[in-house]
Amino acid sequence: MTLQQTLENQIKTAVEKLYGAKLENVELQPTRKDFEGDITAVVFPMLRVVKGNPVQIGEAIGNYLVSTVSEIEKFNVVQGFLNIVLSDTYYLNFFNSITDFSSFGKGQENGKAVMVEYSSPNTNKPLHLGHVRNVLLGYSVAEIEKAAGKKVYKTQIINDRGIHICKSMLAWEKFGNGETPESTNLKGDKLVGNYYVKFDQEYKKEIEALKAQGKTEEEAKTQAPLILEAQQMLRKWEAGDAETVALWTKMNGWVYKGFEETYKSIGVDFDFYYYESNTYLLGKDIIEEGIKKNVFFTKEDGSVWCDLTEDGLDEKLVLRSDGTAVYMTQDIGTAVQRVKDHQDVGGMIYTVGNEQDYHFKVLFLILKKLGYSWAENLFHLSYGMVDLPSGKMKSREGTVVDADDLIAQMAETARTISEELGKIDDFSEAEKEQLYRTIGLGALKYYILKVDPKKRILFNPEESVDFQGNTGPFIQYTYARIQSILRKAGNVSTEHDLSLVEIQPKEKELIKIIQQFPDTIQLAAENYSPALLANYTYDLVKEFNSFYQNVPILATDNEAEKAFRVKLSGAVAAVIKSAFALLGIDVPERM
RNA sequence: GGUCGCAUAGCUCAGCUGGAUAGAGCACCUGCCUUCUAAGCAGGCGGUCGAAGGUUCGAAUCCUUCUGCGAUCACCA
Repeated sequence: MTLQQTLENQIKTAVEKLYGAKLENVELQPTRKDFEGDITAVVFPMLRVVKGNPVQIGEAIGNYLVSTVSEIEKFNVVQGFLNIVLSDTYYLNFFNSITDFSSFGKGQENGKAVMVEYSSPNTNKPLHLGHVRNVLLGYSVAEIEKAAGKKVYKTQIINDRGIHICKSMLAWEKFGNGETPESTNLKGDKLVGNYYVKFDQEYKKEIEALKAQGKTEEEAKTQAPLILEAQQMLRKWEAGDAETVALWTKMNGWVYKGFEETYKSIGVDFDFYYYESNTYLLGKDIIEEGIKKNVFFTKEDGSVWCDLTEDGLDEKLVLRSDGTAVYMTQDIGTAVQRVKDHQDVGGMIYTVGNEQDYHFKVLFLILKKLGYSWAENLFHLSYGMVDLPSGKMKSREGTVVDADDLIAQMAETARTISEELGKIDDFSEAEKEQLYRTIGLGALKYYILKVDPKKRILFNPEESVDFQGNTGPFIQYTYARIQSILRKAGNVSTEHDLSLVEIQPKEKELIKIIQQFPDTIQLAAENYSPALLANYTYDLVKEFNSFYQNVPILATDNEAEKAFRVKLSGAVAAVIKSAFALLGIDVPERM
């Protein structure tokens, strides 16, 4: 039983014994910094069942607790707040009971697996800052769910078919002169992306030309030769035309390779890949079954719909009148397929931008109507867009912040700062490069993950991401600083009886924060929120730095004290490392 | 127009199921490196929590209305 539970029970019995009243809930919270105490019980809610003066009630309960709960040293009552002071022994016992801080806080594996989908790019352009937010969020949530005790599969669905893919294929065919990633020394995704832009430029020229001939905007858009050719290409692709498929395979291969490089550079990975070219026909069978179950209905023109008006939504198309699949059909099929492929999956998390809130609301509703048990455990990890001061990022207009460029730029900033400080002059070039990448990525990832996923991010490329204050590098720095201490400490004897150490207020604070780590992981998992972990880590680090600057760790004559402080520092470092791993951020030994 | 989301210090953000005097960082101002890494620490300045009602002993937090910003409501994905 946790101390929290003990306190709740004891307070309930206290109220029953002293006042003969039954309490439903006990409201406990951490004591605010300005008051003496560790845990505070709020007396006000008790006034509903106990009539009287809150201060007197608090005093009475406090006295009862001191006599029954050995961990409580004393208490004070301010207004209606009963502030409970726990004994040093309680904290020391907790601290000494943890044998391995590197695995501390993680839950036992339980329940069915959950599949986390993220990234899901189009294969016609390189990854940009928007994808970076997606990938970081998805990866981190997957790691957090794992730490909270879930079996997790990481996956993505690659949008490798459709008219947009044909556009870059066509442009390459017409204007590419046989260029390859090798011949141009360009990453494959970059090369293909260039032709996607090229298509748009040429297409716009054709539209202008047609308009000059007196066509309307709408006519020009639909009659331009390039768009007609692209449509023709899509039909050929769907018909399985060998030449078209070969070109598609070749160019997609380039893109995949480029993506893999970027993922590797970001430090994320996947367990399973799904390709839209394999899944876009899925779902039709399910639609047939759904018609039989009266989940769907057919209109006169043969199109199939789901009536969601009773749920406050509209009718939703799930199959076109010509029998072809739409986005929704495919997503229904893919979901069902995933559970077929991996039978231990009992739920899914979709990391997709908030522009698709409606789509997922409908998708989940339809899957529930179809009666799948796992449909109860679907979650749309919806996040806000990343916009620039100039507005939305648009690939076709070249106003995107490229993922690779951004990462390189962050490492460059890390280099500049690092060289100024000159603390790692003895590093080899390779070690330096590695460190700059770690710090640069740390800054970027933390910057993105520390904010609530729902909020939209305004990214200003002119102002670089901070490296001071509430940032990744600040936390990495603290980790490196502790490692330095641990190296200097060498083998400080651990043979001291640490239960005899008198602990300082700042040490007590640190232990308190460490103690919250397991709960924080659970909370972050329940809320699908890496931000909670990021902010937790920041609190821990801030407290440690204050401790570090105000309490000597190695420079103390008391050997037991020294041993305790070294062990405490090591524990903080271990928790930082674990927490950052859940955010997908590495920590350096020196910086 | 319907629906969904967001609005907290000059800027970027915390604020858990309602609790004490709303917290950090950046920026600006003061101090602190011949002692464990100053990417740091200690402190100062800075707020009508978008507005108005309501519920409550108590509201940034819950409810209603309004304002502003964003998204969405395709036989596109």
